[in-house]
Amino acid sequence: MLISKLFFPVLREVSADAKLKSHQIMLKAGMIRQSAAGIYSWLPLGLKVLKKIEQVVREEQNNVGAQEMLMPTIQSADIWKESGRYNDYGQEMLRIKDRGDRELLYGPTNEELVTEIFRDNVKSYKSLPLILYHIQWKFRDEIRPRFGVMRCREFLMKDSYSFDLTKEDAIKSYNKMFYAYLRTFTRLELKALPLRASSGPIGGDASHEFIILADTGESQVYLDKSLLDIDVNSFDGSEDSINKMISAFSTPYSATDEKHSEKEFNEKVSIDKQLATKGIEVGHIFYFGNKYSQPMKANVLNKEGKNVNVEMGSYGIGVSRLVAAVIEAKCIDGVMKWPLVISPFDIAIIPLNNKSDTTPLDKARKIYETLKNNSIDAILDDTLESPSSKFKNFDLMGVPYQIIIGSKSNDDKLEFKELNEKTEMLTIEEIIKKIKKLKG
RNA sequence: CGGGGCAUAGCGCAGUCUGGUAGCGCAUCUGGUUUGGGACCAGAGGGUCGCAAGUUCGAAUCUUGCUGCCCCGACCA
Repeated sequence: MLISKLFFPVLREVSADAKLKSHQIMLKAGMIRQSAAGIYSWLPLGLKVLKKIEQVVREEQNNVGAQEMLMPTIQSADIWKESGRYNDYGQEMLRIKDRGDRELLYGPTNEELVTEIFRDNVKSYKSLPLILYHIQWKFRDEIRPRFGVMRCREFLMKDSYSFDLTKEDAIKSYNKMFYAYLRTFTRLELKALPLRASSGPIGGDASHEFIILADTGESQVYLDKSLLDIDVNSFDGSEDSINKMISAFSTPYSATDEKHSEKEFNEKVSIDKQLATKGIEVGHIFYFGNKYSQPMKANVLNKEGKNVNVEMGSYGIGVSRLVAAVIEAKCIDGVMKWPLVISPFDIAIIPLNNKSDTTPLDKARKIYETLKNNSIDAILDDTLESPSSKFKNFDLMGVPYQIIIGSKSNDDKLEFKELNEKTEMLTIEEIIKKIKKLKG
């Protein structure tokens, strides 16, 4: 992509209303624009990152055997009356009537709908276990949306639903999701912390929230630093390994503000291992048994030929929130550096040319073609802006690697820079090799 | 929902108290000089001052109503 062709409306100044670092960066870098309170349009750069995060989430869901589907944003009120949540959900649910005066709603979550689909189509224990998920826009009419896409009304969420015959099996499904979640966040280069949580309005009796650590997060968390050293990649997807992982994450002390006990913290964790920091909730998993299957009659026949309610769980990840969360975690001193897997581009080519000397740009175009032929997605700054202006824009865009074509680059070696690191002189072949390796 | 604030050019703001027909910075366009961390000079375009009614010779400015947005509190991916 050429920067002169990219719809990349940079803002130098943003309203004092944008308090959060991620909110400011997303506005400045032309990733999003607000269209109403808590409702945003995603511009090309923002959408590219959003889609890439979505893809990582998808791959990790598929990896544990969850199957993707897509349920609508608009749902009938009927099934919500069946589950009893039509009244419980209150003002947060956006209610709509169609021309026939039928009651509809913009889905804040999908337990009812997926349960309906399940009960109409699955009748035997032989079809279990089953995990279905979709990645869809949700709407929750928050009383006070704020902080950009961090807490908005319309948001993109990955939600999975598990169906099992027994509680024991349901916990296995729950554990698979636990594993998939930690892998997902690790691939996004985030330190995620699973915390035992109260399950709130979705209801049930086992639940964890996943908090990613960022200085500017909203929730206060207390933890044993040893949790940060656990290598997620040292576990595989086998039942045994997953159980080990869960116990590795469950044993050391960790708690959010509400559940924190200073006394217990001091007893269990030595002073040098104690860490009090901030976090952002990006995922939440629940096991809730037959909370929905019972009122909605989602039954299967078991081996004995008896009709039994299925055991269910639901598992959410705030995909659009993750975009902001990654920025909160990865943006340092106004310089954003995306993890390569979700960066809008793999590498930026920055020629420092001017009107009277376009040789750097000519050279950059050749490099751009070479990278393109090697399946590396580069962004080339083909404008005549001053160098400082170019660098500032790229600090916002956050592409992690740069090739700078200026006085330092020669015919052979190119000035290669990883953001927030020292530059090094590499040949184009070395750069291609390096990026390919990093991309995996 | 309770309490408070704001709405003026694409963006950020001043002007409102004390009424006289709108201004600054950035961005945009033209020309020229610049070019390793948000350059400079000269010129140009761009605004029904959120909407509606009222007061007045005259309203961005005063009054009333409405709408939108934001901030502080309880909820949430």
